[in-house]
Amino acid sequence: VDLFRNLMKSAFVAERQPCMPMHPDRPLVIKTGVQFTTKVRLLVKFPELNYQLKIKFLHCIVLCFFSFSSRKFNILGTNTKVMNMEESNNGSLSAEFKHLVSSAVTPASLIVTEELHLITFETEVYHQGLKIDLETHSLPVVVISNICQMPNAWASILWYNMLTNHPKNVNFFTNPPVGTWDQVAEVLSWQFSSTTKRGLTIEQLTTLAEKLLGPCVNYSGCQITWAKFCKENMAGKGFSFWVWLDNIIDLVKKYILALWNEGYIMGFISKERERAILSPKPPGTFLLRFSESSKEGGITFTWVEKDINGKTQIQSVEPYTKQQLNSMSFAEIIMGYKIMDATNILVSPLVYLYPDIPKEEAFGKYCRPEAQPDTEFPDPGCGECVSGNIVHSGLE
Amino acid sequence: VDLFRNLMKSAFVAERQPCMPMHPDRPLVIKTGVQFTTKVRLLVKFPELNYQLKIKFLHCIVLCFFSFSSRKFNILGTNTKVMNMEESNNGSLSAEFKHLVSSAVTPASLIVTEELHLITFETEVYHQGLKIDLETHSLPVVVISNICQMPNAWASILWYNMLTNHPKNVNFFTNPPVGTWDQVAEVLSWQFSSTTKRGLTIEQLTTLAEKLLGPCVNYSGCQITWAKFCKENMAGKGFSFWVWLDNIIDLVKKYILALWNEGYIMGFISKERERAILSPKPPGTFLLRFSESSKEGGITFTWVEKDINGKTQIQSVEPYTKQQLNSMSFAEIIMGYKIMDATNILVSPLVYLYPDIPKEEAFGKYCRPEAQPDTEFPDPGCGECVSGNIVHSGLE
DNA sequence: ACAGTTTCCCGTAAATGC
DNA sequence: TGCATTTACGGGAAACTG
Repeated sequence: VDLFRNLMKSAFVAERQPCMPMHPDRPLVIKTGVQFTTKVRLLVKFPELNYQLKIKFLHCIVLCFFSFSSRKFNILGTNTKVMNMEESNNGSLSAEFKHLVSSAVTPASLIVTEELHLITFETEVYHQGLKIDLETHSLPVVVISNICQMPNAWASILWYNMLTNHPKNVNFFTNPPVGTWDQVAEVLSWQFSSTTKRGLTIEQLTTLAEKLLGPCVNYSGCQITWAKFCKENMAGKGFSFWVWLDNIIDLVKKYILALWNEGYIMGFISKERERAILSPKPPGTFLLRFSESSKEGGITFTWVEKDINGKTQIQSVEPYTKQQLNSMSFAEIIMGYKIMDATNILVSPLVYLYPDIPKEEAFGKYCRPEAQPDTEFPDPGCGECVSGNIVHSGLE
Repeated sequence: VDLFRNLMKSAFVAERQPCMPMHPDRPLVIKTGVQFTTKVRLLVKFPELNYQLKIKFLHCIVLCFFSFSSRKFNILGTNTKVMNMEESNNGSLSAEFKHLVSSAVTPASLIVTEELHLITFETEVYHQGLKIDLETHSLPVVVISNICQMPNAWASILWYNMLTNHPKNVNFFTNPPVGTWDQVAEVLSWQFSSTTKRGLTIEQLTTLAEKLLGPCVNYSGCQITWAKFCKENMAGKGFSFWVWLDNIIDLVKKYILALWNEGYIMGFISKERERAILSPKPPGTFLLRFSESSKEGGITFTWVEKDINGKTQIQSVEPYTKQQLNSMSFAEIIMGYKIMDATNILVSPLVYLYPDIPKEEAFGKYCRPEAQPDTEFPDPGCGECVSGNIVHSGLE
């Protein structure tokens, strides 16, 4: 009987991490007023019990509530669910909750994105006259009230799951442990590989390691504190390492996903290394790099050119922001970018994507065909390159 | 006694039009899930009654509910209010309601932006053993569920109040009356003058009249149907006159308010008249005009130039959209706009704002000072004019 | 005063209803 | 099926609150 009880207890698990459907890549972060889904399951392994359990569980009730930590939450919508059989699995049950509404009760001791909460599920099983109370819970979740808290909330989830297997250590952030660079590197690369077709290369990771830890021969084994990762501003900057990186991840996903997937974006490269690899290249060779100074995520290109004296120069353009990429794609910006050369002629300084891919080959397919102005007047030159908008003769 | 009763009845009025605080310019339109405020007042004129009424009314209760028409609404939050004295007035009472939540009950016979609803207020007055029931109501309101319904909802409010003084004709739109151009013109000009520092000129109104009514010598007295104003698409366009105009009003308020207030935007002018007034002007003379083809509101400029043969040409640029004006102000676009001339030199075709205001004088003060790139390399020409972004030497 | 946090609500997109 | 209407929720801004 005790064996059975223990078997059942270990079989009642919160299967999926609670998740907002619009943020499948960022489970365990929940926003007040936004729907989320969560699920518990009974993993029954004895075929001979199946039918019996099926019957019994048809009307079992699972209660779900928020508890722990310094706040209390109300759930709008039902917080009890009848366990239903899943066709594909033994005794699986799902409970879907909508409209979590937070009711802040006690002041928190930690900042809100470091407060961890558990969603607890309870049920009762009756078997051969025996009543068994079962309880299980989700991994710790972070509850936010505005999406602008998502980056820090997600950082908390990453740090927790990177450094502990403990299922319910809600006080983790009262004294968060350090991580090694090897652990952090894996997590950072995963942030890209899980949402795009490409993770981070060794070169990219080394650039990031240098940002976090300063110059060093071998970063393996170096320790990174939670504060360094997410809480302290970077030297001379008004934002933390993670906030900077997360805005770049957002930029990549929303504006330059195709180029990133192709591997056209070197992205993370120090200015020194950039100069070193570009200098020996022919003029017109360029690479794409993320802005280091913009909190909001920006991308720029850097190219080689020869000045009037024939000396090699490395040039770059002021980074493009999400705002600018809203009205023109980055591929189109690259293809259309022109500067005035020494003889006052407009030329494109971008010819070969590093190491030697012709610009048209790499970016041509990501440009819309040029708009054909409905004109009765000859096109007055490359007006569209200059203004972004096409000139035509009074027809609008 | 009957005199007193009638006096009281006429003194109990819904003073202000219900309004969403974020839309003070558009009262009588209410969005589900968005707070609105509304107020009733007792206009008591007898000084000798004041004190008595003060006492009596301190605990009067005003009930507020939605009714009429084909729907029913619930109010989240209290729908009863104790009448409180206002210091500055006799017996004034305010009731503030939050979070109107619509519960669609019966299917509507009209489209939602033409359904008119009344907010009804009730109270009871006891005076010298006499009980008097008082009732009053707001003007008809339109209830919307998404802000994208605001233009049509506001058009309904305008048409109703332009054409009737009836306080509660909720069936107005089952057979909406026609308006005259004179009435419509006044309302249209008021849409600008009430939210900016400038209404519409006779010339601008005449252009609008022509859009609504076609070419005509004198529009005064011409009739405009509700359908023409707001329901039918304009000839060859996928949107109604009002939707087009309301998007322009929005463009003006959010993106080019200062230029509008200065009177720099001619805005509404036919292509024929534009050609007629620009042709005799020196090359480089330009004017600013709203897009006629864009539903979302766009603005363009048209200028005079001489072609290679010395013939006068009228040119214009593809209209700028709100999207584009997000990343650069229109004044900056005008100041920075350049095209390639016949000899392959970049020049600005914009010199004098019609009739003869130098461009710099009109728009210079609305441009941010040019960003100073942190450069150690000479500026490679007017790179910033070409790309919008500034070139510098690898410093980012 | 002020910084962390929540609320408000537009505007786009998706879902729903009819 | 297509169109009208509502719901969902990110994101910027304002309001709140200790």
